[in-house]
Amino acid sequence: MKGTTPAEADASPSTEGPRAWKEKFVSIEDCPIRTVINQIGDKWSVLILAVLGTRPHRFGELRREIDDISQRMLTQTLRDLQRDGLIARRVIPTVPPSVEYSVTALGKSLLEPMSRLIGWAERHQAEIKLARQRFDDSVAPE
Amino acid sequence: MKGTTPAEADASPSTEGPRAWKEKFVSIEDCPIRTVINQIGDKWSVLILAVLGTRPHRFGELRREIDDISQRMLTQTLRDLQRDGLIARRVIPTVPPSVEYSVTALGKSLLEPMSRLIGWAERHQAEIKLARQRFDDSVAPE
DNA sequence: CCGAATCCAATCTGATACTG
DNA sequence: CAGTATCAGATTGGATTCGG
Repeated sequence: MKGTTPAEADASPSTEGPRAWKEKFVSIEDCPIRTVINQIGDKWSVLILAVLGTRPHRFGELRREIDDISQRMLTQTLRDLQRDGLIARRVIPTVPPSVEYSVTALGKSLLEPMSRLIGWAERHQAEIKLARQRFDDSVAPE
Repeated sequence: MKGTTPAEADASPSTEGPRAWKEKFVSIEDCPIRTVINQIGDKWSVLILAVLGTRPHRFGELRREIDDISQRMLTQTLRDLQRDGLIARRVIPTVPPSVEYSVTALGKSLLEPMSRLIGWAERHQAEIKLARQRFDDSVAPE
């Protein structure tokens, strides 16, 4: 995926002029979409962003709250998100040093379209699950 | 037979707050978000959905239009999307058989939140790129 | 407490060749 | 034309261990 519409009137992909997309799509080069989807499409980014969206968290807090993430992936994902300017890292020089993460303005702005997608997922999860079952049954009914 | 989805009322509350999310997140088990993000987070799904969103395409058309996708990945991604009920596969029994793919009602409903995300990516791509450069420079200023 | 480094298994992707 | 099969390389994610 790749470029898209002018970005404001995006609500009608199928009725209006998705025509414009295609042209940008096919040229994979500097696809901005890929950049984003690849980042939030990994295993933990969306979850971390969502959690940080509620309030800032310290490293240990995040770890406890997600709890099935390995320390390695938490560190790495936080780093990547920070690199993209979506979250901010603030070192607090206490005795045992602590580090606080929070979403930046840019990160907050992402949270909104992201929540739409999440909302969609929630509303349609049952439908998807059903479709999967039907498909799997019809393929391997044996 | 398939969707029968309403598929129209997806323009959910803009920012009803990530508050409610967290609880559902932390229990990873049947997290609906993962299901969706994992699917569209792969390398080709969003692109294919977007292209099919403009109009139905035949297999070969898709292949030519995307052109840097391998036949293997095109087949596989289409299959996965079909499995989730997002696209429909219609075999046309012509002499050399042809197969047409199109987005279902469910797929169309996904296109909307998806395009929001894409729009966000476009609007902020420069900002992200800049953030990355700054980060990379500060890390390896050598 | 926070995070970097190493090792390793699992998954994903592409190239190529083959079938109906 | 559409799809499958197999193999090799790249990426990802987890466990463990060490350091500031």
